Amino acid sequence: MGAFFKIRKGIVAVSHTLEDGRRQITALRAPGDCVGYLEKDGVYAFEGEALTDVEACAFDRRRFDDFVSVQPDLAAALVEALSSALKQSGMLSLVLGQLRSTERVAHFLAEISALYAERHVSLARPLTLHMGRSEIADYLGLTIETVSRSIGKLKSRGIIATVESGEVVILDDQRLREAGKVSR
Amino acid sequence: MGAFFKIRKGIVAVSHTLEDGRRQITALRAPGDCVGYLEKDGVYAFEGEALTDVEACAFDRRRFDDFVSVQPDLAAALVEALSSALKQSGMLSLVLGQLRSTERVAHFLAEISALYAERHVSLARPLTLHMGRSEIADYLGLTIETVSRSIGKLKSRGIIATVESGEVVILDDQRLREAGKVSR
DNA sequence: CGGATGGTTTGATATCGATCAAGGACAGGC
DNA sequence: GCCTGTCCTTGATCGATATCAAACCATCCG
Repeated sequence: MGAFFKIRKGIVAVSHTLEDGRRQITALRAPGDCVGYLEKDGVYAFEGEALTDVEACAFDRRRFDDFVSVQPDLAAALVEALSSALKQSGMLSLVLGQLRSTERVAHFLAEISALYAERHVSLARPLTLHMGRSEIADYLGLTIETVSRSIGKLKSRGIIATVESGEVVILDDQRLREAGKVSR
Repeated sequence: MGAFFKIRKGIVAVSHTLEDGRRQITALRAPGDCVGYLEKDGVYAFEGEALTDVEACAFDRRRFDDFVSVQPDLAAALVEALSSALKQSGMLSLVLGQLRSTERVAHFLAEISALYAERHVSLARPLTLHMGRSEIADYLGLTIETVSRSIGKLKSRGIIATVESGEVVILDDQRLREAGKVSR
C-alpha cells in the first residue's frame, strides 16, 4: 500500500493482464532497479511477479517523495532510473512491433545475457534464464510453441545450444546479436 | 546537440528505425510533453518527427540538469513526466504484444481521442488524426492495408465513420473503448 | 518399478495479417 | 480539361504464427 521496492537480489517481471487472460510482460527488472513506482492512490499501473527468490528494500512512497524533494542526488538517481526504464520500454515496443519470432527470441537471449552480466545475476555459463517458455512467450508476444521452435532454429544454426535442465549456451555472440537486430 | 524540447503546440512522433528500414513509432507526444530527454553524449536514443506544425521550447540539457538539482519542483515535474511516459510505453507494449489488428486500431482511435481532448489539441469533432495510414501502421506494428481494413471493419460495425478528408467521427465511444480493450 | 504430473518439443492444420497487384479519389500543375 | 503523383481502398494469394493435438521427458511419489 503506497510502497515501492528497490531490488537487491533476484529478477522481477512487470506485467499487465487483460480481462480475457492475455498477458504482456512489459519489463524485466534486475538488482538495482525499482518496481512499483507507477502507483497512484494505491493503484499500481502494472503487476509484478518474482521470477526467482527476490530480496528488496521497501520504501514508503509518500515519505520517499518528500525526501527526494530535499535530496538532489536522490532525485537525479530517480530520473536516471526512469530514463533507463523508458528507453528499455521503447526498445521492447520496437521488438514487439517489428521483429519476427526468431528475431525476437534472439534479441531476448542477447538482452538477458547482457542484463545478467551487467547486474551480476550469475556470471556463470551456461546461462540460466529463470523464465519458463510461458514467461518468455508473454514477454515476446508469442506462444510457447513458437518460442520453442525459434530456439530450435537458433540451435540448428549453431548460434546457441541448450543443456539439460534448460540452460542456454551462447555459442556465437556476434551472430546472436545480429539475429536479434541489436548489433549496433 | 545536447538539447531537448518541451512541446507547446503540435504533435510529435518518437520512433526508432532498423537498418533494413522497418520503423516503430514508440510514442506520440502532445503539448506539455517533452521530447529528446533520452540523450547521452549527443546521441539520442530515438528519433522525433513532427506530425503537425510544432512550437516548442528548447532547453540545454546540461544547464537544465544543473537547474533541476536546485529546483525541487522542477525535479518533481520531470519525474512525473517520465513516469507518465513510462506508463504509456508499457501500455503500447501490451497493445503490440497482445492485441489483434482491429483491436489495435480501436485502441489507437480511443487513445488519440482522449489525448487530443485532454491536451486541447482540437476539441472539434470530427477528429483529425494528423497521421496518415503509414504513420498509424508504424505505430501499431501493422501494414497500411491492414490499418485500412481494420478501419473499414469498425465502420461496418457502426462504431466510427469517416468524413471526406479522412477525419474520423466516433459514433459509439463505449463500444470503441471495448473493442480497444481499454474499457476499464 | 510404475504411474502421475508439469514443462517442453514436435507435428498437422487453420487463421490472421503481409504481400502483391489494381483500382479509385483527390490535389496540384500545365 | 487532362495529366501526374500521392494516398487510400479493395481484392487475391502467400506465409508466418497461432491453434489443436500428441508425444516426449524429466521429476516426484506411491
